[in-house]
Amino acid sequence: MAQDQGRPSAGGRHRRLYRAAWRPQTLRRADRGRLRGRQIRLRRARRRRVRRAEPGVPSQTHEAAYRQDVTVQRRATAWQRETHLGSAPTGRGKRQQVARKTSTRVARSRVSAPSEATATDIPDTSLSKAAAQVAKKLRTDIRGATASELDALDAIKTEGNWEVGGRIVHLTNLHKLLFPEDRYSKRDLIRYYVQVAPVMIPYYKDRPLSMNPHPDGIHGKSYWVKDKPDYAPEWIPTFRYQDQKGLKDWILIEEVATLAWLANHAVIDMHPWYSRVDKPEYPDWSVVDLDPAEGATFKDVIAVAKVVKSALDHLKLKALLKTTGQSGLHVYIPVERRYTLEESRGFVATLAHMIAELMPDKVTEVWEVKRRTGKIRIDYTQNVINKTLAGPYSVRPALRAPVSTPIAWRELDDSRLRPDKWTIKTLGDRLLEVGDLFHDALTLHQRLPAL
DNA sequence: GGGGTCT
DNA sequence: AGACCCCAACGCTTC
DNA sequence: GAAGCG
Ligand SMILES: [Mn+2]
Ligand SMILES: [Mn+2]
Repeated sequence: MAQDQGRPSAGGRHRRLYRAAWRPQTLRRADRGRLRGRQIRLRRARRRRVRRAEPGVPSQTHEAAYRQDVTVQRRATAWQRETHLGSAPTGRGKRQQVARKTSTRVARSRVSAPSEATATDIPDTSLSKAAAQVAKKLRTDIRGATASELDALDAIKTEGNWEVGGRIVHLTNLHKLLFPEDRYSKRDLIRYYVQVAPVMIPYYKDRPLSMNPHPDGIHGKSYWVKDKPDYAPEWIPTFRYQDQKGLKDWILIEEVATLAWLANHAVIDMHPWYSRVDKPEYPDWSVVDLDPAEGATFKDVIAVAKVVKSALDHLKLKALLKTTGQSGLHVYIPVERRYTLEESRGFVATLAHMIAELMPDKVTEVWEVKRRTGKIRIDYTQNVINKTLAGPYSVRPALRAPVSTPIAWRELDDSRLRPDKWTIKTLGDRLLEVGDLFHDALTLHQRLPAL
């Protein structure tokens, strides 16, 4: 809700690194004229490359390093060259490391081996049972909280150490109502995440996480965190990456205990990157973010989503659909990791533009929120490094504690569909009914056709 | 959640 | 000791 | 360069 953005930023340091322009090449002449007018111009950025510390060996910290992208013709200013070499503009110690510093491996100790999730360990809730079913079908060994662990969670008064998945997580303020109208506490949020973990984690594994804590609940101020805080447990693995400001260690969700720590930290929604740590500039998801403006109805969103679907059908692209828990819908196109984020964004931009021309009464390409009234924006600008959407099975900071829930395309015809149809209370039954409808997001590797 | 400062 | 304040992002788009 | 946006 209220976001702590708009903080004064350090003046001239944010100058563009971007020069070379990319344009869709095969547009009709009329479209080209319009595109010029709309300034849909996509820039090829200078990119930072990353390598794993030791290929094939899971490491605590992955190392990102700048590398000159010699394929891009550009004139660099002195300032840009300086920035490229990583002169860190900030004062904190970690930020001053040179980008090419070698990575460190930290032993990840467990207090005990996580127990095998045997049938008797699985809590007798629809969510835990459904998650276990799905995980079994997927043959993943990611497990959720056991029955005894959930009992122990309920036994903690308001603060205490909780052993889950072989880790100790210090939980605090468990009674704090993050969703006051629904009377859902932080304990309820934790209980959801540690149960859905086996279904959810495959979509977050190896994807750097942006966090948006809501310490005062859904009506309070939230703030963004990308760098793993110093007070976070050492056993939470991270991915080290250099952005324009400096080196940061992004949290990676690999196990149930990390979800417990995040939820305790009032991180309500989880925002994973569209790319994975071993190839961070090459996303495996292109996302189409349908954002209704004030005055647009969910029916309108559905109508636009159907057109997106038929466009993708014509292009022979399979895509996955999910509710956002707020008012729009998210479409994920699983792609082969051969396109840069610029190319991914360019594809979605062109798609958005074509659909906007097809249904100008429903779709707007306007940037300013105030001028979008009554229409849907197909937000292609999401396809950027470091920019994220709430991922599948993420809770959203809204009334009822809605969950971003995968749905089948044909469910768009169900008049009972609502953007907040599934919540932390009902997702278990939903999963028991339909299973995990987002599977293909991890297994398909499609090529994007030229538009 | 943590650090600093003021009362 | 407690009250209070501040901080914890970033990259593209548009004017 | 600065404000808008997510
Ligand atoms: Mn959206
Ligand atoms: Mn959006």
